[in-house]
Amino acid sequence: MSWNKISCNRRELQLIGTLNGGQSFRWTHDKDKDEWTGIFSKTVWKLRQIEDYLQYKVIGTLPENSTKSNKNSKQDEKFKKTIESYFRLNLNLLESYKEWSGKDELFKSCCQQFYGIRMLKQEPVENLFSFICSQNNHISRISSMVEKLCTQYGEEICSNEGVTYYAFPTVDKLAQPEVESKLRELGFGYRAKFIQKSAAQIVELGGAKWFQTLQDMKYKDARSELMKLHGIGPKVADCICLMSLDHLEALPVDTHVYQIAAQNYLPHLRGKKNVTEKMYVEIGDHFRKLYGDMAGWAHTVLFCADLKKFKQNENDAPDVSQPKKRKKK
DNA sequence: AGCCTACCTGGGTC
DNA sequence: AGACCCAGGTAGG
Repeated sequence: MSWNKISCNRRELQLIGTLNGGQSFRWTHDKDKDEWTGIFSKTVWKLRQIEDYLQYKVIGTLPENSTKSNKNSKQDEKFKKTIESYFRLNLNLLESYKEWSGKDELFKSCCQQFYGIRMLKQEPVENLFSFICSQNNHISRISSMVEKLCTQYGEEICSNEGVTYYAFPTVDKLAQPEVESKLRELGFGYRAKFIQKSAAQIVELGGAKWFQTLQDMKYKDARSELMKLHGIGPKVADCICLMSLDHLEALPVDTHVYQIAAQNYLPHLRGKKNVTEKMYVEIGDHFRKLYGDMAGWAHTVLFCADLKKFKQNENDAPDVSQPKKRKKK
């Protein structure tokens, strides 16, 4: 399949900050070609940005995504809708940035450099199990664990240029009792039990359909439902609410966000060893009061800024604030 | 309710 | 080299 394009400039969407900012762990960046490869919706995608377009290409997909008729245009339209939904392209990000800048000086000061950070609309199952893996862990190891889940239990989608791609496993697969010991073997540590147990609980609650009911609930209710699962606490529950259940006011408070809050907004919280439940609520409420009903999205922009302070050269976004200058080689 | 602490693993630091 | 520390936390006390 060839490249398709969607009109979308870099201030509306910055791929590196969005795909490599700790939201999803399934995207890889080919720096030479400046192309991204990733999997969602049981489909393998390549993405790139050329001028004011987001371009996408389908590398492979499962039959259930394919229409039986020969009308390829219908299928093309479906893929396009899938991309638009994943990046929430119906939302005008420049307007949101402007709004958040007006409400907060810190946001204003870093939003020029960290433009185009979008909250992905992820699939709840992948999101949930990825973030169980994330607890007390490094991004590099989280990524490799998510990959292991897929190769071990996911359905094969296709092979391309010598690489085989797998969909994220279903809840049923992860609920099998032997999963825990297998994952232990694969180096998941204590998360192995959380994964199997949560999966079994979700199956009990109705499987993938259960997530729809969570999306229809109010944020706080969805959050407390999620926290009934073994291995899901306040932080991961908020990640799921924010990233895959459309509760954009959810605001995961982790070590980074705590640091940001203590340094810039709530000085009395400085120097604490760990974030207590009380502090968690205080920090979340502070940002919700500051930014409003999409506080979680705004906070993600700050989170990206904080992440990148530590690995400046690796993942720097292209500077679009100035006319383009090519580096001499 | 609020505060410990143990927990798997791997990469970094000194 | 080897002992520490830390990483997008959580359960159980």
